[in-house]
Amino acid sequence: MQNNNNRIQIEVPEVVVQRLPIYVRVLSQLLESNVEVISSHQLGELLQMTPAQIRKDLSYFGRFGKQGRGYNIQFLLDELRQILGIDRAWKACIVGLGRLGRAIINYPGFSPEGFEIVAAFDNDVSQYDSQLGTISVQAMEEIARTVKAKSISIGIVAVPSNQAQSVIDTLVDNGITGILNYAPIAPFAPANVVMRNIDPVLSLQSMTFYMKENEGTN
Amino acid sequence: MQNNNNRIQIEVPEVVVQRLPIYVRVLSQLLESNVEVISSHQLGELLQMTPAQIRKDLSYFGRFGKQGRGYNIQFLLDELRQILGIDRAWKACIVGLGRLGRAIINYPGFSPEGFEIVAAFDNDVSQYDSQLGTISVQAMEEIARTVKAKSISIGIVAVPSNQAQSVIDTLVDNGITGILNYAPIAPFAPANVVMRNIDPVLSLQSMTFYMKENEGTN
DNA sequence: TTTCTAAGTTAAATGTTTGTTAAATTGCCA
DNA sequence: TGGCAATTTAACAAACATTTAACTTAGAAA
Repeated sequence: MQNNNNRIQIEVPEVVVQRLPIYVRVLSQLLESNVEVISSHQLGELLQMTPAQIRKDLSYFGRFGKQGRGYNIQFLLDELRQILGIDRAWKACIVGLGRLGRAIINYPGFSPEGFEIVAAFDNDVSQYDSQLGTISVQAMEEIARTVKAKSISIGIVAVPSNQAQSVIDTLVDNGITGILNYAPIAPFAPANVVMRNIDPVLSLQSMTFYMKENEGTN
Repeated sequence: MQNNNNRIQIEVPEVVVQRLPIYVRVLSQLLESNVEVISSHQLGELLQMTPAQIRKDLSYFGRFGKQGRGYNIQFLLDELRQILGIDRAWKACIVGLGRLGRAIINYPGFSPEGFEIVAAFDNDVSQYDSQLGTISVQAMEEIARTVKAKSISIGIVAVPSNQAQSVIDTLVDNGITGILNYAPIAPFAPANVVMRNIDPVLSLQSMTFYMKENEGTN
């Protein structure tokens, strides 16, 4: 029963997709250190995972290695970047310019990776300079127009919890298909929208589950 | 073959542990809205997951519901908080007081959940006020002493990537057993240390995988 | 060549989610 | 009040997904 002809691409598990960016990051570092080739075994060592998993993950997308030798890092990187869609720039807007929002705008890690924040929205425009860095701050009502005009596809949500869902709805209504949500809520979005939550409190709360046992080992 | 006597607690899957804080959050909100009882079905509706999963997750830890009725929210909340170890306060320190570090210190979401940042460290103490909010900024060399003196168990890492691993090592050497890492690296820590990474770029990079297909649906 | 290494692939083991059944609780109606 | 129907958990079982291990084959080096 032979890979049903043509058009059926075997579904890639979401966990696998989430590991690809980690591979990209480590491979980039290796490349900067002038390493040219790496084996699944060495990579597994670096990332604390089994070589089998790395090979399996990559095999969902093609054959990138050379048997007896390993993976050419530059080649694998190019392929992975293309697979992930990070071989080009993505435009994002941010909603909410409180402390958190401003910290996000100023975070220098996005643009080197091709994620550019090109618009910023807030309820209370007067509160801030109309200019924040190189980005102008606009009223929420401008979302529809600006998202279209600048063909923005990613929305970053940094408003208070009680406003977050309605902001998400607005973004979705205006054609945003990816949302990075920093509000501590369980957000809802239609299935064709990709949601990612950044929520340090949840991380801490699942952390302490494992810590409480070792307590008293003073 | 009967649950091997006494001391073997059935291992709880990590995914399950990571979902518990989400339950806690939603249940808290419901309680504030004066809802007293909820069924797995209703809760599943709210969280976009199957009732079966919720019941299974909870059943790892005990019997919290009443058949024919559902879960008493206050009771379930108390139990979950205890299970997660968030029924008490946890002390954390932060290392790195650049833009990101200062944003984290000022983030108002931690302390209501019982996570208190009680110390802050940076290489360049002179750069900042010796006082940052209510916390005094100390030199890195003080980590050992302060962590012990204040019995801090969680470390938050907000230093540049190239320093992150060595900071993590230092924290671990001084008895920190939980690390919330904001540096975009693949960090290493011994198995008895719980690591959580906050890395919005990784989130975005796995997001675009799903977005690149729908492009051109202008 | 021959030997060795390491990817790619298949299969087994493990882990996770979902569906099903039985038992418990509640509320309603006679 | 008593009994019946509806609801819902808990437990068990089955289906599904993911990870790991084992095997096969290609390529590199000697």
